[in-house]
Amino acid sequence: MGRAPCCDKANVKKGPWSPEEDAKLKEFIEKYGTGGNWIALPQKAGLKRCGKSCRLRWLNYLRPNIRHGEFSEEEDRIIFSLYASIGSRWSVIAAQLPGRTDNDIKNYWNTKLKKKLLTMLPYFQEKSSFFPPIPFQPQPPSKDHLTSHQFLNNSSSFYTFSTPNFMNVDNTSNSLFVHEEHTNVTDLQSSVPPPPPPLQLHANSLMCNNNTDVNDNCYSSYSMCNSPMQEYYPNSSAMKEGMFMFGSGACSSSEGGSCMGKINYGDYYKDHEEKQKYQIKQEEYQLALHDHALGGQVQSQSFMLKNNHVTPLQNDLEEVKLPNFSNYLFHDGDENKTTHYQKGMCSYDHY
DNA sequence: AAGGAACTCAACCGCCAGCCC
DNA sequence: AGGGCTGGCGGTTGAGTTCCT
Repeated sequence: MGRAPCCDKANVKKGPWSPEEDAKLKEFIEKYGTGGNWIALPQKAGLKRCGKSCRLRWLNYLRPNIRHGEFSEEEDRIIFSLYASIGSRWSVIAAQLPGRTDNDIKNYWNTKLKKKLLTMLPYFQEKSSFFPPIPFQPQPPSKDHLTSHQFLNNSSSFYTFSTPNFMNVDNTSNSLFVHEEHTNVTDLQSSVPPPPPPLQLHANSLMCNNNTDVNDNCYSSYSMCNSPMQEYYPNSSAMKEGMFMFGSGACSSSEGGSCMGKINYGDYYKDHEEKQKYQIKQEEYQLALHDHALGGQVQSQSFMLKNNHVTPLQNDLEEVKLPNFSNYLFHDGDENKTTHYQKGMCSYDHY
């Protein structure tokens, strides 16, 4: 026995709405509201339509303040970012774009943005041959002190909804994911042993846009493969997936913002003998990355790659800012111009 | 100019969660 | 507790439009 149909299929009209039907529906809802019952509405409004069809027509087309037409660059960026963060939850994405409907965004993604994303892939695939992994693995601190769970529990900024992976949708301080209530490094130092070692970054996954808008924003991201971090965060999907990404950083290169980032462990190691070594290594690493990755300017929006695929990761994650990543140096490739402190993020499995 | 391919987007379908009885 | 109903959602379809040869 199948489910009961929501309406009498034989007696309802299907297909495009006529202007008369639109007018009837609009007038009725403006006069009486939906009455909290879409199924009963068409009969009351004198429409031979399924209630669901009425609801869809109203929400996607007739209700006030709907915006159709071209999406702006900013909207593109938000959609990209949110898609990377939460996948195809169009209603959630639509909630961040006033006047846009989930259906519009879904269509826009499927017809335009997805292609835009795919056209970017060859660029990075091509670049990957120029960006061999740069080994940088100082001796990790003893992991006896630290389990991933303990460590993560010391982190204060948990995000409320699950995300398949994460990405900053940053627009400077208005970033959706940037919370200021962050555990400060000093507090953590008293309770958390030294952080894991710096990452072995794969420069081929370094991505940055050349967005030089008013806010001079850039996105950056890193992929992390075979990282010693896996030993420290065995439950992290980011680790399992070989992916680790950071939020945005600001770029100030007037030439278009080639940029890159690095993790700053300096504060973390200030009471450790390792500190100086780390700082030196960081500088070496920074320069090495710069040489490899920033010979040319990367001209694209940022997005996520996973094994050269752009589909979102399929798992339930929460987001957390790992305190040792709460600051990292962000560099735009121009040694004399810019060094920014930004926040980083990591995702992990939450059990 | 014509016909086919590709694209767009409104609308439909079916699943699912939450509410109510 | 559980079954039915409804709204909400994401995936898919297909008619209309535009592009290409």
